[in-house]
Amino acid sequence: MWMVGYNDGGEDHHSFSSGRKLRPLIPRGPVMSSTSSPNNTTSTTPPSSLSRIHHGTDFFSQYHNLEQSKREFNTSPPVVVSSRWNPTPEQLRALEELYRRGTRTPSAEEIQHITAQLRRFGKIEGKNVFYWFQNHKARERQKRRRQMESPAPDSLDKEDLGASRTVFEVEQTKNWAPSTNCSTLAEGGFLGLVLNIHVIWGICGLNTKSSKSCRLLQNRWVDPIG
Amino acid sequence: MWMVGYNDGGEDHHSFSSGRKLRPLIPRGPVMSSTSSPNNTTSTTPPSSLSRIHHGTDFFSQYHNLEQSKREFNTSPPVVVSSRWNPTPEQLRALEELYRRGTRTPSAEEIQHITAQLRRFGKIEGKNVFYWFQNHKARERQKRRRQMESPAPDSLDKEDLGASRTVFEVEQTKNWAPSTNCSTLAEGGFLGLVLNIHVIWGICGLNTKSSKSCRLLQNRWVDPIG
DNA sequence: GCAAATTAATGATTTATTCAAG
DNA sequence: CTTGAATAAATCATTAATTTGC
Repeated sequence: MWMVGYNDGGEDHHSFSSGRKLRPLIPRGPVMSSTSSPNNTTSTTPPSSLSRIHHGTDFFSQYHNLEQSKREFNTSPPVVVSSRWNPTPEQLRALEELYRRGTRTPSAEEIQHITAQLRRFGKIEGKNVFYWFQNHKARERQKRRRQMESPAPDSLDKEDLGASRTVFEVEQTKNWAPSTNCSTLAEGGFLGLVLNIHVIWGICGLNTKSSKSCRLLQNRWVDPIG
Repeated sequence: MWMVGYNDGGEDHHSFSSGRKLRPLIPRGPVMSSTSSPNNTTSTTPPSSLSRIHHGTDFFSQYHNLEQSKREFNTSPPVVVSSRWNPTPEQLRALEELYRRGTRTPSAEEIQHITAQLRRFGKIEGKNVFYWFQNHKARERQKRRRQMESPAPDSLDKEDLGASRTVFEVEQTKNWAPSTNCSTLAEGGFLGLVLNIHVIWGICGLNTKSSKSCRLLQNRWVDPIG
């Protein structure tokens, strides 16, 4: 899957028992939502917000934490060597950070350099770096584009999104059914719009994006019609 | 009306001396907890919420049960109006259900619609819905991320090696300019190496564009010297 | 039991990025 | 290269939960 970067989709908080990889403990979980129900008995960590991203310190060293060597040479006999590169978390974070800082199409030298550096964290070749940037760039763009055209159902698993999407629409439409006289006419005439949207939503949910009467400005919500 | 812009007067609470950026804000006197101290809390919206009671068969109606009206008008004279929205249980459940069903970044229309519907359960504004989804999405993601915390992403399949670019060019190097006398020395000799490389990289990245020892052919990476 | 003190959640704002159009 | 739109990340600030001392 590879889900690089941000991808809010596919949350799906059903308990999946997740019996796959075991991770001993969370290396660092400073803030927010330790678990849903605190009910703590012993005084835990203070909520002081931390989690700062150190911009500007040494670049690679920060990705050098505990858990590199255990990828392909810790399993005893059946050393399952993957045929293709699989970035270690450190490598991945480093690459993402480079990307974030502006690297898009590194030159041959840059690639060599990056590769050399990231080798500290595991096997890696120049082509891996090269392809990573190529792919990452393309996928970021792709993601953006998809977001632009269909803002509504932007998650729901990346699996056969076509089918899921359809189902989603139907569900939505159904559930958002008119509800008839939804009272609260405070906004005058707004009700009609609401009802329309009920219908339209399901249909146009894919390509409607316009918003005239209300909009987001500067990351702020601006209510329609003052 | 939610106080756009900044206040003019200085007046910052000097609780922590640390040189953080000051944020002009409302005076914000002594932090009082909940009720009992009507000090002043920028009482914005009037307490005129008249929750409507309506039964329907649509999505929202199911969250309609007993306990709306008791939020802001049971205390007699000092109607302590909360300064921020606090979702009623019905509103919250509805929002969560929408989220669960896939709504992540509702469009302006969707927000308007949701808001209109949820108003049945109590005071609510478009921005509340907007912020709720923004926060919820972010925090779910955060939670996820904390859980995983470097799960070794697997596979990098489906390269889109299709559209090929023959020549592999340099286009950005600026980010690697030496500059930064990476002050934050902390680690031992290892850091030295990294710092050196930083410098070297910056220099090379800027000055050398030619690539003799490594090159790209047909959109493929070819490592230098066998 | 209760109310101050403390801690956890979470609503609301601000800041940074990203892509791409001009 | 600059700028606008969109939104994610980070942060601030307030409210709810809870702990705690009486």
